[in-house]
Amino acid sequence: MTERARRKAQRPGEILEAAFDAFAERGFAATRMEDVAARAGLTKGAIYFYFTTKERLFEAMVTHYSQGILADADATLAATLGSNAERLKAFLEYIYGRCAQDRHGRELIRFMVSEGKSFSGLVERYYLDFFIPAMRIISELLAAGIDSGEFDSELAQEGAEIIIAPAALLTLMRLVFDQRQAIDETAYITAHIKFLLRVLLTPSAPDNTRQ
Amino acid sequence: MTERARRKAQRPGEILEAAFDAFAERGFAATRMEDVAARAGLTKGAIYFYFTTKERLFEAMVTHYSQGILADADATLAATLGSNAERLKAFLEYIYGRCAQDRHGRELIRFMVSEGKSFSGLVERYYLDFFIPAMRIISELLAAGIDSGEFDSELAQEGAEIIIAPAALLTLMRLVFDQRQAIDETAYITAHIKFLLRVLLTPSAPDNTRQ
Amino acid sequence: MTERARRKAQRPGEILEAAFDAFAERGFAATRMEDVAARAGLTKGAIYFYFTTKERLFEAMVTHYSQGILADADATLAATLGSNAERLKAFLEYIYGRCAQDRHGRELIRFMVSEGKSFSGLVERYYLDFFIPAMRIISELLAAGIDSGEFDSELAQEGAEIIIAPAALLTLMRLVFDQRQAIDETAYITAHIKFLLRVLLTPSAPDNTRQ
Amino acid sequence: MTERARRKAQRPGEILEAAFDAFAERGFAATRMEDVAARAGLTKGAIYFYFTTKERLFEAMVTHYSQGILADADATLAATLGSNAERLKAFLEYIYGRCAQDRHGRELIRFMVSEGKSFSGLVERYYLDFFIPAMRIISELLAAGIDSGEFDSELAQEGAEIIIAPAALLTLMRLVFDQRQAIDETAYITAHIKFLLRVLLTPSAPDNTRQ
DNA sequence: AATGAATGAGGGTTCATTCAT
DNA sequence: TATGAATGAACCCTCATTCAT
Repeated sequence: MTERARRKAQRPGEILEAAFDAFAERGFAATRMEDVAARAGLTKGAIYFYFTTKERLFEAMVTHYSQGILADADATLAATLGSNAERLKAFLEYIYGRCAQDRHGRELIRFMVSEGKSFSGLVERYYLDFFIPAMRIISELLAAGIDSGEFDSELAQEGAEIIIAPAALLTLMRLVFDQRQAIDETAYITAHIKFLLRVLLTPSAPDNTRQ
Repeated sequence: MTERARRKAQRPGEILEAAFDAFAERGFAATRMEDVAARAGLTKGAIYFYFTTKERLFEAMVTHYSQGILADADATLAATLGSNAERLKAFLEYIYGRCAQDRHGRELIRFMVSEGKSFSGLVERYYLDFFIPAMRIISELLAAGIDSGEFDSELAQEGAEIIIAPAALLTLMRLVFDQRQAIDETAYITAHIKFLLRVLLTPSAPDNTRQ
Repeated sequence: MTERARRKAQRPGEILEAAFDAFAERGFAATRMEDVAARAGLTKGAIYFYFTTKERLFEAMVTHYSQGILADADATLAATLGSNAERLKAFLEYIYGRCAQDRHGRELIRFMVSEGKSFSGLVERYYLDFFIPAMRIISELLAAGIDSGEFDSELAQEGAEIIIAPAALLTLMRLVFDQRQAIDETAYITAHIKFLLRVLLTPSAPDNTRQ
Repeated sequence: MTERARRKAQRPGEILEAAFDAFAERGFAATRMEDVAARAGLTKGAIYFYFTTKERLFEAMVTHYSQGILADADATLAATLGSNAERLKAFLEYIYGRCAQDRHGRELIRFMVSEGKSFSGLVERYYLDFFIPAMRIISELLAAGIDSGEFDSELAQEGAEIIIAPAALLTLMRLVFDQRQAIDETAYITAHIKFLLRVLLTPSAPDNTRQ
């Protein structure tokens, strides 16, 4: 494969990357195709060779960076054997990593907030392919923990949403307050998980998670 | 005061209202001054009599709808005497009302997410005048509860952020999934508070909140 | 009425005039809105205050310059009393004036030829409101002449199209060969009418037209 | 000659054909090189191997389809021996066939009308190589008919233009009204020629044409 | 105070043309 | 020969902003 051919095959990905950066920085409407092109080392017109409109470029970019979110979640769980508490902890850490800490995942959420009204198809997909399954996974982990007597049945039956909520707050804080360093991220995550497990685990059960 | 004078005095407010609706619907960049003007029953040019640029109009609008958030919080607390649990509950309900349920408060958060990078002054103010004080209030309520023996000292010392996080999740869900009705809002809020208090309240202490 | 108001009222007409000149010179596709604007003494954007798209501007222009073609034809006939030969002559002269000699009428035909495929509504109207009625008028004049014994019945029953055809040829020649001065226009028209009447008029009938 | 070589030799012709179709459909300015290429089964860039610019392609296409118009006219006349009336009739039928009925000839006239201003060289050639000679041929036929006593001298000395005009009208109608089927073409042509000969032929002379 | 005509600076998109392969 | 990626110059249209009235 020649240098040129190699370059060509990478172009769409490079443009998507450039688009991500540009759109994340200024939002859909305020981003110019020329911004995207310049970041990709191309001229305006060249983008249209790969994407027919600005809207499609945006959609393709969001789709691209949404790939594998759920598959990775499943993989995370599959790789984590152990108590339900350990599995829950691993999953929450995955969510933190994917939604709050990973720049791509985080900005994807910004796109949902800012551009969701204009791109309802993307929101729909985010909802069905990611949000709902993630909630279901947590619910199942809680149910399994209750069944096994690991979790306090009364407390663990609360909604999965309440349980991952701190990840949402952290995401929102990073999206909005960003450089203001409002919080010690690692400490926050640790505290969340510690707090959660202390609450969920039945008093009698030995706490066998490595915190 | 003549009808005309009354009208005149109300104009800025009407424009701000129109601006809120318009910007909330399409975002800053995609909203045209004409959209705002039409909603306010005016023509484009007239807006410029009250606001010098689109940016200032946006800032004035955000400022307008940010008024009194903290004052209302203090008033809420001042109006709620009773146990720390009750005061915490009242404050959380205030936060839910103001951030998730109230359209203005909720869209303000959308503005922070979407336009924060271009209007860092607004973010700064939101942070200093609202976020930090709100966190401090919660911390103080927790500390007071620990001091009085009402709250379990080990659990209650966790961050205020973790405690209000479910409000952030609900806000985010309403901002993004909106009409998809992903959740029973009232039940969610009740569950959150019930869960929280069950965890915080020391087992021996009588639960004296009306849930 | 102030100077400004007077100007404003004339604007649409001025723009239509400018559009006519510009489109006639370069065709629809090759004409830039800026060309039209410059000719009208405006800037690009101002045109859009009056016409929403280039297509609509074109249509409005064609419509504008099509106004009254048929009304004028009727008026011409109404104003011409006398023998059917005289009325036919007057009508033919009107057609020459309107289609071949008048710049507007002639260019309208160029537009039909060049842009007709993209603006079939305009062609439809040209056909129904102008071509068909004009043919009918000629047919009626011929029939009346035959009835009155003025025209030779065998020759005069030929199609109206054949009779006005020389006007079409002259139009085409002016549209295409233009400055090449291929023909003495006045002589041509005179020759056409003289030839036609000599053929139509029954030998016995006195030729009572003033040629 | 290999298949490949045969293909190669045909390429320019195929492109010209594609160009004719494309330009006829949308006009010069609105036709994209890619349209032409697609019709020729090639890609954009390949056209440039044969034609340096869009303008040259257009010119080459017009030139190509103008080939032989006059030669064919001469051939038609050479093949038609007989009275001047018969020769005139044959020539008129040739003109009808070539200008009104043949799609190529007709669209060539559309090109003259639409694009003539930008391609004055083509118009010049059309004028000198086709229009003028055709008019001369008719004039000569008329003169010959007068000389031989076949045509009425007074009527036949009118311009050749008036005599072929109906062909121009029919062309124009087909170019503009196209599918609207405004006219029975064959009947129209027959009527024209019949009318013309009835007028031209001296009353005493026997009408020896087959109509 | 308010209007609405006008400006002018873009920004999305198209397309003739080039050129390495 | 032919391809197709890329360029760059336009061009249509939008819109924040101005200003005479």
